[in-house]
Amino acid sequence: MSSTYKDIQRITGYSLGTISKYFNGGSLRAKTKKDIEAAVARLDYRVNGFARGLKSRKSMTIGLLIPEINGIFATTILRLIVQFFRQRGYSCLICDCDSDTNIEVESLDFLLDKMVDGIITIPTDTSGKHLERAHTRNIPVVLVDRKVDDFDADTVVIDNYSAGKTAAEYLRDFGHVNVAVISGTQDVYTMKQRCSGFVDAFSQLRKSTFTKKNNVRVMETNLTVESGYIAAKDLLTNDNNITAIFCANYELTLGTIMAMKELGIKYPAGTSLFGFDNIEIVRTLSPSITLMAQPMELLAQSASNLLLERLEHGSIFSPKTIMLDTTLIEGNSVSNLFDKANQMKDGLAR
Amino acid sequence: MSSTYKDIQRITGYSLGTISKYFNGGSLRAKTKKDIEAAVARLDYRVNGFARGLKSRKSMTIGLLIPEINGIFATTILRLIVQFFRQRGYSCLICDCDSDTNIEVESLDFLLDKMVDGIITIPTDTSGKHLERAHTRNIPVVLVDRKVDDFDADTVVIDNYSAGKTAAEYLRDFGHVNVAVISGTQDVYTMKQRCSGFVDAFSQLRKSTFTKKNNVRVMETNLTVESGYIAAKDLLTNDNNITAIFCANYELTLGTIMAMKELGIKYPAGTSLFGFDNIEIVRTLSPSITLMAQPMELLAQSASNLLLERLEHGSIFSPKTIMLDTTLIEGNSVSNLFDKANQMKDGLAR
DNA sequence: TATTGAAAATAAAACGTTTCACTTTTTTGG
DNA sequence: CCAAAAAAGTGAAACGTTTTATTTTCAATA
Repeated sequence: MSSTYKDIQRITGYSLGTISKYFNGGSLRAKTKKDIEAAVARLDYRVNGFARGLKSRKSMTIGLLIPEINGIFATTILRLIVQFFRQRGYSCLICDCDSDTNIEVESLDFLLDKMVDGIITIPTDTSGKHLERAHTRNIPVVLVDRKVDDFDADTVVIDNYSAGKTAAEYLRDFGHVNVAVISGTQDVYTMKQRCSGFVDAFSQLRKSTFTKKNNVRVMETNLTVESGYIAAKDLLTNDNNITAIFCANYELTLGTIMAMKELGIKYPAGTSLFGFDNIEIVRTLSPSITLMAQPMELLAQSASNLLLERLEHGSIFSPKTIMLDTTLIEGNSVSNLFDKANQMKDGLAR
Repeated sequence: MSSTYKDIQRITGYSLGTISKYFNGGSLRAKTKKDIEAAVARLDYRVNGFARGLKSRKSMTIGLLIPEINGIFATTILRLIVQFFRQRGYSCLICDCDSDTNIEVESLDFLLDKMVDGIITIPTDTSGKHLERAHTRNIPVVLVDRKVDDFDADTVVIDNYSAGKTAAEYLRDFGHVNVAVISGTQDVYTMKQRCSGFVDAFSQLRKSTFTKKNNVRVMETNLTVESGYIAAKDLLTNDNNITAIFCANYELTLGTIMAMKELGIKYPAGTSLFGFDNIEIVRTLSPSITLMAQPMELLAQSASNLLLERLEHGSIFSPKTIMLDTTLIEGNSVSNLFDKANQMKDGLAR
């Protein structure tokens, strides 16, 4: 059906070894190259990846395993990683597991069966035990965005706890006392960290004056725009004391913005808003949003480089964890309650 | 390194053929099965996909090739297709080409090299010539969402022209005369069709009274939330005659909604809004949005079934095109200009 | 208890590459 | 122009499965 080295051999007369060299960058006489090239073109020949993989045990392919293909964060990182590896001759296999740990295991096996040379994953399962299967097969794994409990590998995360803390301190310094967090569920590593940082910073300051759990109202929901929208609407409709909302990721931020706009609650005048993730649309809105920005490029690049090192040097060094800092980007979505003028304007707007 | 049939043979004593049968559903004695099963468990054995693929020329893998991994439409379809094939024992290889025709060709070759058994694609290149490479290798291709000019294959599209027309007629019937479309660029099949349908319906009715190009102001931009937002803001700020906006896909609809909310322009009172795609967040907003909904499940299912048929029966029938209807979902985002009361309310709101 | 036919198991030949030890050809420099 | 070294090319043996024709085993029947 499709042509093989033998067909090229028949046409050119060169041996299989020589032809193999041609496809693997060995040094050949110019004429030889040209002859083979011609045959390849004539036959519309393509190397059989199965045969090649069977012998070489290399696929020049990286496996990417993420929870949801619909999340902006994951797909943004994904694209950068794909680009990085494309430039270095690798292709990428993308799997999403629908945030389902069973499918996650399945997908990991799929990637291993495809003989990927390495794996970069945003893990769904918090234990991470399934990843052992990769190490058993000597396939390096790099974790991005989330740490796991029972598996040791190169990891790139941001300092989520500090990010939450910074947000809290910022709001506190502007006089906010009754605040709420709209967050994903606490079994997601990043959400737990961000919430803890935020709540801790608040409770440390004024333990006595607050009554609510941890002094901060924390709403947990799914990581979708809609969930954020619904949570924010609920919050803003039923809790009149809240002066500021901290949203723990992009989707929740966007949902909250939509809810506020719909309820006619202006930020910062009505309720202050502190967001997360510097994604295009949020960056474009006005008034601009104050938020914690993640270094997406750096995240992708760090993860890619870590994996590349493993691919090139194997396990000669023990697993590294890189923790990247977030950046506070100040917009105009948080009002200063200490500022008299601001307070009056606030009062009028209500 | 990793174990093979030979290892299983050493442990169990059965021949390679028998072991092969075990993994491919041949009939075996109960004891034999149990013996092999035990060995497999003990060795943590996994079938080598390369060796298997080399012989069987099947990978049980479907290739999915889409323009952007960030677009909701594509990823929604994608997930449904992945799910469909997972249930039938196939895995999926996902490639996005960043809406770049060069990368599209590259990615197609990648999929072919991975010996996918079939391909489902939302094509980027409008010619579609690159897809010939698949047919040369006898790999069936199914096109979704967009037709191409120079390649004949099973295709599933929605009736985009009618969708545009229906939207136009709806607005027209409500008395809207000065309308605008926010659309992607016309080189995208769906955008061209939707715009044409919309514009044609309008111009047919009242050729003489309109002065603008095609009687409808068409704004072309990128298919992102931000682009829609910017275009809508521009439109609403600079063109006071417009009474209604038709957005040609989800991202543009969302961007437009955000722009309107930001400018304090309420729909339907201020400007009417006609959207596209019944995605969660849009469905959740209030007032509810009037829009054309695509049958996402049916699209995915039709495409999957078409491919499955090809996989099972080869090219025994000539390429089919399935054209699916869209549904008008009526919300409260379009005002009836013929309705006196409505007009008054409209007037007050301004 | 033979006999028979179906069911189960086997052995060996692919599949299309890469690799490695080897031979042949070309280049280099005295 | 020759010897030696370097470069280019060769041939055969893997890699781990599936497949096919063949042999063995097993039960059921006469």
